[in-house]
Formats: sequence, structure tokens, C-alpha cells
Amino acid sequence: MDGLTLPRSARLLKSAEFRWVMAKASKIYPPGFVLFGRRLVDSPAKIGLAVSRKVSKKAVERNRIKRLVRESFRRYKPELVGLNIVFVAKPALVNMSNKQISFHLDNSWGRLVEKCEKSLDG
RNA sequence: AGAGUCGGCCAUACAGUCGCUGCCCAGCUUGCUGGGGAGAGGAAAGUCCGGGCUCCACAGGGCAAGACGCCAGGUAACGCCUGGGAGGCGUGAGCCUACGGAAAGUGCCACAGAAAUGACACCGCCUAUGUGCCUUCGGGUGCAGGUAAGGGUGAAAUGGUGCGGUAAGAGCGCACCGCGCUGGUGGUAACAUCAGUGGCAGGGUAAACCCCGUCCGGAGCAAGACCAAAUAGGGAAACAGACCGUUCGCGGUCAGGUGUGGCCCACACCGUUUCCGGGUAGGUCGCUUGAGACACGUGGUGACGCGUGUCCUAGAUGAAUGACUGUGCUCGACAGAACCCGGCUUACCGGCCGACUCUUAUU
Repeated sequence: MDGLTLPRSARLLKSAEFRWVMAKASKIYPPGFVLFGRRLVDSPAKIGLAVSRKVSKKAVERNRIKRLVRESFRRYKPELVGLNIVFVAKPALVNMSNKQISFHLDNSWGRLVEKCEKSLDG
């Protein structure tokens, strides 16, 4: 069970960190959201969330999405070492159930890792 | 038992594992580990009112704009709440009311109707009055004139009913009701009620302009206070290498570093250090002890006030309160704190408690 925690050191907390990732990121587009990934040597896996009021005007909906993302990221964190990730939600997520969103998230982490490896080679 | 009214309360529950954010204690490597304990709502929402708090402005006062508008009270304050009055709805418990002014002025009111407010004579009614005609001398009828009782129109036609009165009628007179004025009585008041008096104001609309009265400086926690990298620029001080001159203020000459270049020359750039002030990223405070919660007592019809005791009950900031598993049932609605309170409004699966009303039946 080691490593399945989500301390603040595993979060992107500053706008500078967000800009650094977005500036030169590998992107994948699963249904309802976008993942930006960028490799940083000697860094733990880090995630930053961006769920704006454009996605939903209801705070409950936005919280629901963020909680699902954090939970999925927490479980897959050991496979994502050295990667800084930014999650950007889209309005389509509101109409999806918790199970659907979790399914798409769980499938996306691996694809993001592959994409980053490729861009590193190229 | 059924139907209903009002008030209050709850918001899937329990257990286990993992995860997140503050707080307290201990340890060390000072941001981690271990332990303990806490962690969304009745609306946290809409941001529609009122206040606290912060900064700015401000001698005093006025205008404008806006809100409010029966009376009294409660409150920090309110556009809120409580009690009362008036009007309306309901068999009732109860509920609803933007409830000041239309004899200050302006605007608007289709159509219909004879006439729409300085009212009006279409039909009808009248023959008392003036006059013409007819006459069987009873009267009949035209015109003038009188008449707002009746018909008809309209949202609205100078108050309603009855009696008297009259040529027919009319507040013309009278009684009761309505309205205005004056006074008495009850009530803090709104208002109620009684007596007198005037024959009687004249449609609606003020959530149309408006008039009267009351209240109101502006911006908001991204308020505001503090700490403070890197880079550029500002100010001050010290040190400015060697030599020469000096009127002791300084002046002159030669050097230094970095970059370009194979190198000399050359070209370009640069005083150094320390401190000060402003200030960006970032950080800290504001930030949860407060018009506070609960219990008891007490004053008040009540909103609420007072007294005593006990308690501390989220504080995030790229933004915490979640995930999984199991069990139970009525199968779980609307929905997530963001400086803090008091209200209003809107959303909502349902459940529980208390008081009361109506209908029916039984004893």
C-alpha cells in the first residue's frame, strides 16, 4: 500500500508550474477532458486540476469531477513517476456517471506515459 | 377514520480499509513520522435588502437619484419580524393585501352612447305656464317650455331604499343607510362608536408622471496591513590600483574585467562593495470568540429583552470533508463554506413531533 497517498508535494500548486507544463506538453484527448503531460527528471508524479465555471455552474459538479480525478491519479501514481500532469475538464463530463469518468481516467494514464516517451525520443 | 391549517425538527444509518485539510502532543533530519481529536447547509445557492469590519472622502447644509409608505413595538439595522386596525377570501382552524395623496397639476381610458365631468334631452314623461288649432265644452293635440323617475349605451351617467310632494319630476322635504364636517366617549395610536350638522363633494389609473413624509457619502476581504527573492531602474555612503601636479577642492597619465577573434592591434560593454526607499513573483496576517451556541431562571400577548452557568463548534486558497467493501431499510431530493452576522427569495425525495379546524361513524 506504499505510495498510494496524495500529499501536497504531488500537486501542482503554482501558476508558474501550470505554465511550465502547458508550454511544452504532450497532450491526449479522452472523452470529456484533456491531459497535458511533461517529463521532469527526479520529480515525483504531480497533478494539477483545472475545472472552470464553464464546465458547470454548480460547485457540486465541479467538486465531483476533481475528486474523481484525484482518486484515479492516487491509484496510478507509482506508474507516473517523473511526470507533471495538468487535467483540464470539458463540459461533456457533467453528463457522465462516476463510473464512466473513472473508466476513461484509468485508461488514460498509460497512454499519456507512452506519448511522453515518444516525444522524448523524437 | 378522512380532509385540512399553523408552528417546530431531521436530511440514509452503522462498521472496516485507504486517502485529504487544519488543530493539540511527542520525536527528529524543519517538513516528515507516530498518537489524539475536529472537518459543509437548511438553504452553504441567488447576491435582492440591512449591519459589523477595512480603506478613501467629509465644516455645515442643499439638490438629484433610489428605496420605503395604516398604527404601535422589537432590533446593531432593515425593504425583516411581532402585535393591533382596516379591507378581501374561506363553513372553519386560518390565509392574503404596494394599505399615504386622485377637491395641486399633467397624461391615458378602445368601442358604444343623446351626453364622459363647466355633464347630457335620443326614446319616454308633463299640459300647471305662454301660444296656435280642433271640440260633442269633458277634453284632445302641435310648438315653446319643464323634467334625470323609467328605457337604452358603457368599466363609469351627480349616492341607495321608502314615504311625502308635484303638471310631471327632482335631497324639493322627511326617515334609515352611505358620504363630508364638528364635537363627545374608548384606545399610546391606526381606528371604533355615539351625537349634532351639511342635502352632499362626484369614474378609474399614483407597480403613469407627480405631491407629501421617512431613510440614505463611496468602494469592497482581489477590502486592507506586513515580510520580501531574481531582474531593471532611483538615492546615499565607503573603497576606489600606481605615478605626477596641486591653491588640498581636485586635475592629468597609465592600467583592470568580460565578449568577438588563431594572435597583436582593434571594436563593443562594464567601477566595486554595502546600505536605504519604492516594489513584482512568492509568503504571512486579516481568518474565525461571535449582535456566538446550549441549559436553567425571569419580564413580556408576542417579536424579543435581562440574569446565571457551561461550552468553543470547518477555516481551505490551482482551493480539503472523498473512494472502496459489507449490512439494513422507507433505496436516499435540492445541493458544497470562501471575511462574518441578521433577513428575504428561489430549489427540494421524503420523514417525525406538537397545537388546532371541518366532515362522518361508534361508544
